[in-house]
Amino acid sequence: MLTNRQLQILQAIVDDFIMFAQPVGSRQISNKQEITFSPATIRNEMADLEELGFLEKTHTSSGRVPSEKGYRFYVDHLLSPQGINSRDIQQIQSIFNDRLVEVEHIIRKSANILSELTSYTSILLGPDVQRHRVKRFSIVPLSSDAAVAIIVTNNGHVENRMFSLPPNFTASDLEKMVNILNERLVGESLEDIHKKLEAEVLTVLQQHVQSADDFIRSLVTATMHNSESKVFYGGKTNMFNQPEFHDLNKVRMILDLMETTSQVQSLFHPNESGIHIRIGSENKQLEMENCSVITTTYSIGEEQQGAIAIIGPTRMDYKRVVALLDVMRMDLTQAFTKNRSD
Amino acid sequence: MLTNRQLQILQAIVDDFIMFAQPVGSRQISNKQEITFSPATIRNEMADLEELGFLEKTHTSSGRVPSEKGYRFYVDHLLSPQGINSRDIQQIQSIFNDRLVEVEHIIRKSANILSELTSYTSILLGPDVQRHRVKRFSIVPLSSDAAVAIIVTNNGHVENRMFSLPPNFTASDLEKMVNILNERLVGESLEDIHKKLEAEVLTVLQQHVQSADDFIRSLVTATMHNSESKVFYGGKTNMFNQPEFHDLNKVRMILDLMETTSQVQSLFHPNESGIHIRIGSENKQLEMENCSVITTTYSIGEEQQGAIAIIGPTRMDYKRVVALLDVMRMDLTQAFTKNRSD
DNA sequence: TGTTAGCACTCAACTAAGAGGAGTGCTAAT
DNA sequence: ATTAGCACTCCTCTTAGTTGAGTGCTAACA
Repeated sequence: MLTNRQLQILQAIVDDFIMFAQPVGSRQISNKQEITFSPATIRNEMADLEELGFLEKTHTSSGRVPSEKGYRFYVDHLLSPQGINSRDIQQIQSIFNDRLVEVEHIIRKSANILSELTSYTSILLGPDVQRHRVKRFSIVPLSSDAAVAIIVTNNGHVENRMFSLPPNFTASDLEKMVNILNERLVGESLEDIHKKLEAEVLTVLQQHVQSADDFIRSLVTATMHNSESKVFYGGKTNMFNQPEFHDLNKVRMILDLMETTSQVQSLFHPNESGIHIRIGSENKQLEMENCSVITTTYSIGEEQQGAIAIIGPTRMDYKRVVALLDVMRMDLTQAFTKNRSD
Repeated sequence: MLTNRQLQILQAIVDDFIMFAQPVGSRQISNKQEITFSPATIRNEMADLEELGFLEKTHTSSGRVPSEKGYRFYVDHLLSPQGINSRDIQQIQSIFNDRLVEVEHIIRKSANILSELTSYTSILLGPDVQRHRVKRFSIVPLSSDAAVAIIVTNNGHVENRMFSLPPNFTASDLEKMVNILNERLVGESLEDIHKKLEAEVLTVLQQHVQSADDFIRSLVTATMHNSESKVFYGGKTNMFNQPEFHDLNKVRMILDLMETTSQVQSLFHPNESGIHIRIGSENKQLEMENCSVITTTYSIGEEQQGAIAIIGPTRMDYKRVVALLDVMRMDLTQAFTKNRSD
């Protein structure tokens, strides 16, 4: 167990390093107001903290830098909850000022404001489209051999897909089809309709319409393809500001990672509420070994869920980001639940 | 006017610099097979070419580097058309292998392949949605006070927008409205329907439906808002490979520029056919002073147009990129005109 | 007269050596 | 238990010197 003094010193070191990105020396700590001991005492404690694995040196005679274990301890035990500036709150509120109706716009704007306020990179996941329920299904023929299938969901999301019509497909065939699909599928969630389409609906359709088989197949792939939730980015190039990312290769790897949907998805903890922090190599991705990721979720309506991630250096201002995410999560949840019926 | 020998030397220098990104010296040129003069002769010619503004030195005793004027001359007069590798052609063809129906997928894939083949950044503009014609108009109510308006265009593009319903709006009101809109707007291009909506349709609607005014207004903004063509990127981080972009700030500025839609739009030459090359400061953007942009357009169906841009360093492999763009343009145009009726 | 060999000169890039300074660990005094 | 003092480490910056690629110019050559 750490002594009180060790806690105090560890905290001071991490705070200082987060602020200045420079190895911190004993003198610098002892100069702080809240610290009353001499540099020598601090050096002794530092040596102990290093032995315990909370601190590291960059070379024999350098100041100390928090290790990953040090950050982890800091985050778990030394992170006094902090209120945020009223100016920041105001700026967050401004997202909801213009009475935007569409979920997408609000989320996009949130991503930008979050990256601005934190000066890190933000990633916001929109609602999981798979959980939306079908409100209306329709097909618009474009020519003799092509048509667009459109699914409108209860949240106002519109999913659409072109497909080719089998030859000799008549308008009345199409109409029948649409009717059957609407009868059977309205109210189902998108993730369920795959099964339903193949299981029930296919047989029914085959009774009424020729060559429905092909059609259903393309419909299934259509609804499956766009399955991932939409992703919004803010401040993609913000890490260029961080001194630890003055290395082109690191930045590149992270930017590339952010273009890969599967990688981005795996940054999040789906279905876990609260705020999660992953520090350095706690991230599964090698590219992120110098980054920390703070994630949380927010609700959209009754059933839907979105997620937020902030990506910064391990030397991230955890206190501030956590506070901001907390406000953001609540505001988004509130905005999306009030005034939103089914 | 330049002598034959000067042309030959200028070409050799530009080619060499494009290849190795190093100032090129007289010796290096004279070693080339096609060059028969001694280094001393070349030095004399180089001095002349420098005086004429086609070459520059990085310092008094360095080799020569092409100036912007040099590149311009090279591009205008020394760019012998070049066939491309059959392997490259094959890779481009692979875009069209899987019988993708949707324009969007083909373009997305094209962006990736182009950036891969060039190792620069590619930007592809999809069809200009404004020129699409309305195929069907429909409205799907979500709740008592919200609905989604959907416009399907002749190309299978689907534009949609949520809006709030005025109170006391009945289902039959909605139906009337949709009918009127379809009667009046089908066949019009999206850019025309703004005017039409406000001019003709509004008055007709007002006769049949109460509080149509608000509705039309949100409809107008809906169709206007999403007006820009979709943009697809390939190889956003490819410039990290180029030695001239080892400067973080340059890269950052360009990446930021690419996030700004208006800036991206202004990279293109709309409505001009052929291949256009802008070198360094010929670009309007300050951020692009070290870049060259090569653009061209392709047709989508009879009326639509898309555009392609490749962004690289001024020391770009113009020959190859021009050749690739030419193939790409033709292949895309072909893919989008055959099998596509109205 | 056009071309080329030779040579002095320039300057970036690298290496080596030394000074300065921030910081440590240890010891001894308080 | 704390801290002042001091020797020591090692990064960082500066300076000086060396190397080598490349130039411009002049004079010789075909």
